[in-house]
Amino acid sequence: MEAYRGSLDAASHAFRGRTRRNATMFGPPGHLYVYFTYGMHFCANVVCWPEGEAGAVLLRALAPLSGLEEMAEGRFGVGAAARVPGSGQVVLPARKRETAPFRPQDLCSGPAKLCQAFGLDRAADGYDLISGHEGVALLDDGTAPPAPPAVGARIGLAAGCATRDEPWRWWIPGDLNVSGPRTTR
DNA sequence: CTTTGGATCGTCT
DNA sequence: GACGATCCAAAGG
Repeated sequence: MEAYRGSLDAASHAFRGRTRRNATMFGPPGHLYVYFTYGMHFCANVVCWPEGEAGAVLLRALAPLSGLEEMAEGRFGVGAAARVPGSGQVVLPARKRETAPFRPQDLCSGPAKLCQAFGLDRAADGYDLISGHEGVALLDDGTAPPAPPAVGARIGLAAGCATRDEPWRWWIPGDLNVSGPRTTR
């Protein structure tokens, strides 16, 4: 995950103030900020700072624990669930990545991948993750956080971005689902 | 293994 | 009108 620090952070969508796109980030914490990028991808954040301050955390990766068949469908299309081990007949797909062996770490190992796996798009922008009323909730399953977590610079920021090298990215050391470099550098 | 380019369009300048 | 909090596959070494 990566922290984006609103008006204090040149890399944040909220750096230059409120717009139609980033409005959710200026709202109350505990909501989902989903944005569209590169003409084809969605990425999801959890709003963290108080209303009006636009701090959020980008979800760069997740560990798929259940619902792997549904995630495979979201990622690779109808029929892909058959590739999940234990689900039955293997289909013969057109795309190369569908001919490769199924790997759970291909489902959520990236900010746009996890949105695809979870079916999150612009309709999910603003979801209340605390109430879960829209069908997506943020819960504590009791798993302890890594001690210590790995820390490093964020991914994909433009050269010349003032906050480019700030160590605001955290991940679980050694986890196969982590997207981007898995070593601190 | 690393590098490169294409896809594709909403958003903000 | 330029570019992006990306992903994938093909080409190159």
